Amino acid sequence: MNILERISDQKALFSKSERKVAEVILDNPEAAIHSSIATLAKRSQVSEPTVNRFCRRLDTKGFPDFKLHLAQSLANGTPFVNRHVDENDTTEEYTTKIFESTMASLAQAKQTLDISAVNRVVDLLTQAQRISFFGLGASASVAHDALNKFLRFNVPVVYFEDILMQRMSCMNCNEGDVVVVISHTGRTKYALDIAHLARSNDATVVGITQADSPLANECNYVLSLDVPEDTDMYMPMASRIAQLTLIDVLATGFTLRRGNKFRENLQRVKETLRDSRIAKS
Amino acid sequence: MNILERISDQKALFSKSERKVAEVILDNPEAAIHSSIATLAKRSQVSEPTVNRFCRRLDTKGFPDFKLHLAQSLANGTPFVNRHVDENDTTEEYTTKIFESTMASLAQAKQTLDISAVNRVVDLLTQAQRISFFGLGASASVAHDALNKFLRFNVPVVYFEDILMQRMSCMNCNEGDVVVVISHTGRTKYALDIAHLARSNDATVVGITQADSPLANECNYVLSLDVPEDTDMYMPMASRIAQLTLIDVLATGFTLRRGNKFRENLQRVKETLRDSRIAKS
DNA sequence: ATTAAATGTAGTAAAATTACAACCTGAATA
DNA sequence: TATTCAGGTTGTAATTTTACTACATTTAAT
Repeated sequence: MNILERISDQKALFSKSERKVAEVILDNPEAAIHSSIATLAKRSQVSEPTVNRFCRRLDTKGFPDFKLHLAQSLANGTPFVNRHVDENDTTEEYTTKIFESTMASLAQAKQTLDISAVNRVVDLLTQAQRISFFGLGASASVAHDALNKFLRFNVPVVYFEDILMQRMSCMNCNEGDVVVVISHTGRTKYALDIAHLARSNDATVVGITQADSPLANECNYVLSLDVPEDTDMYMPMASRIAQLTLIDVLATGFTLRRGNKFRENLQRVKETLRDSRIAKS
Repeated sequence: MNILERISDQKALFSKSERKVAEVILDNPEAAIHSSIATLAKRSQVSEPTVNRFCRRLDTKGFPDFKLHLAQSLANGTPFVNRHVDENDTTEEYTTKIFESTMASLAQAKQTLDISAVNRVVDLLTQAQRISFFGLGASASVAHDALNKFLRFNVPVVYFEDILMQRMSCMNCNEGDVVVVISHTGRTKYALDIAHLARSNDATVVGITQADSPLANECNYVLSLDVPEDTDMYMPMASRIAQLTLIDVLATGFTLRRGNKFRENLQRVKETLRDSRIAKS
């Protein structure tokens, strides 16, 4: 976690002198990383050991280590904080906030992603006779995207927007079918129905959803993405980006598992598209 | 610029001993930032002043300053080894690479995004009589997602997958119509057709595409996203995520521009969805 | 063989850390 | 109310670690 945030969070827990140090650092963190412990102590009007103790309280090894952490917090694009969009934000501000909180979500999603589950699902997909992607609402476009990716592979892929078509498709499942159900909350009734239906028809069901949700319990395999709360808007944003990135990971795993020859195939698919493009001058 | 990249770029310019230092650092940068100059010298089999000179050659003030720069390079979201997935990567490795290069792309996209263009487009959208989103192939799911977002607003929104339907829709455009055409390359013939058709029917055309591409030249407004080359796979990945994030930005801008009352409306849309969900226990 | 660049040695200066002493602060007791 | 004692907090001074500088030596290039 970002050390600057930690400093301002824990400010209440610091002692009086330590708080002085915190103020000075928060006031101008950029200057702090270029100061020695002596100058920082002087600026904070405390002794050097106090600064040192301040660093230790933040679980760093000492002053130099603290500076490293601080430098990382200040690194380009790293204020990576999930900040909420405010009503009075300028265009610049809300753009920055959205991009940064999206990045923060990806970072968190990656950390909490269960790699061995990914591995198992990739295994499953490579062995599937047919792969279906279903999602509703905001997750529909994720499923749509997955279709676009997996269509390039030599596997039958299914995707429907229409809930009735989805149901019909699930009725026709067999062993060897893999059905991927996407739902951020894991509480959408229709999505649950689909998952249940697919399972009763011997398909293997993979859920891209929240851990421990009703949908998760209905699936054979679950890939869960822990993402910080979505930004203040009333629609899913970051969570969906994380899902899409997960789709990228699955597609990549798929091609890697299939080996070299298979990738030549992909190259050909890409070349097919060339005819529909205007050549570069 | 990222100091790690600089090191590997300038490796040729270094002297023999300095190159040894470079190797050791590149081999394990994480370890380097936690080493003293002495241990790093020993590991590189050179003397301490050599390490110091190495740091100076990279325009840093000395070893501690160099470590700060290095730490920033390693900070969250500023990946170094990003980009290319390797054939022999483990699941853990390619997952990390994909997530990290996606984040890097977002960071870059954000930096190169023209905020005032965003601002103008948001203006445009808020005043539109009707908004259409069109994209083909990988960009179709982006358009699909945009539909999902803008449907929540009280504006007529149009989205078709079918190219003929897209054309027909464009034929029916009037002044006050805004058509958003999404294409990563900006060279897809169909997408150009659509843009042209829409313009000839008095619609205002916004392109989410590469700057200076044929599509960009066809549009009234262009939102371009500079994204580093896509990962080694033969399909668009990071570029599409950047586009989606841009859609988020536009949607957010839209709601902010519409003010408070409008957001209560969004709240109601969200509540409508509640009935289709299973309550939390 | 000469010169310039590269590298290392040893000493110096600076920075950070430690151990310890002085100082508050507040609770318990006279 | 004053006193004292424990707890934590802060500062001083000494110590250790770290980085840097000046200069000597080596290496390479002409």
